Amino acid sequence: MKWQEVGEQPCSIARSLSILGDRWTLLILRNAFLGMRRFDDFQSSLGVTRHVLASRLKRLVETGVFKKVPYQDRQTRYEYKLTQMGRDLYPVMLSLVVWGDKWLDGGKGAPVEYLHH
Amino acid sequence: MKWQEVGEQPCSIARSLSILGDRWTLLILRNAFLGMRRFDDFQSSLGVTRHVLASRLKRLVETGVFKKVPYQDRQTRYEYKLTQMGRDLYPVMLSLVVWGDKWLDGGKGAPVEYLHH
DNA sequence: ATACTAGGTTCTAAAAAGGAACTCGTCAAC
DNA sequence: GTTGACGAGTTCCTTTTTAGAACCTAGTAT
Repeated sequence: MKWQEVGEQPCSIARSLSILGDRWTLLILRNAFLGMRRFDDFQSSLGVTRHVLASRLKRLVETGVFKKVPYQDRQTRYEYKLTQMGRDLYPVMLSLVVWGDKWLDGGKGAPVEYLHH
Repeated sequence: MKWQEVGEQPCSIARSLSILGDRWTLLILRNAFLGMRRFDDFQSSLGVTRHVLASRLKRLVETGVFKKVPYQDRQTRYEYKLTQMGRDLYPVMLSLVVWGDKWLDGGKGAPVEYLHH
């Protein structure tokens, strides 16, 4: 089976992962939860290639996790904002933080620690 | 930045995703939560290639999410069982089910629905 | 005129995934 | 005692994805 067909399965986890399960996608969303909105900010903070980032953002907009909102009048520039669907991923982020904290910490605290307040 | 370097970041989400964030990994874990333990069962139920499956299982054993347990004496055969570290991923599974149910359902119920009791 | 900015697209090379066949050791059947 | 099946992989080859860098485009500031 190809990865592309995973989303067609009658399973909520499979369908979720067909949107979220590619490399970088959940890290992009982590940064969105931390307030990030612009292409170049995502790119430079994550170090992901521009090509991959463009492709991930396109899919996340298509599926409704992000919406593209213009933030300039003179020149059309967009920023990527979480929709309600996107904000509803908060528990996913949280559960990943909690698990990583417990099992992978290695002694050093994590900058996104404050995601769980 | 390469995906392999993601795990070195001082962020619990990044470290979690360096283990869980590859294609198929969370689907393998979903099946493990449903009681699955053997190589060929994972392979045929998911449709993932044997090559990819072997590589994912190897990493999950190395990181401590699964442990390999012999289940036959005469011939050495192993099955993959969740460790405590693996069982602690339950909230991650749960949050993915809940999100998928809410936003991606498409009207049909999901077989793994009973993961959230 | 020139350079800078934001948000991409295009190009090539390297890495990973898809698919099928093959190995290896044990066992049961013929 | 050769044949065939089972379980858990490994190997080989082709197709997709990713990494990395350069390039494009429209508006803005110098």
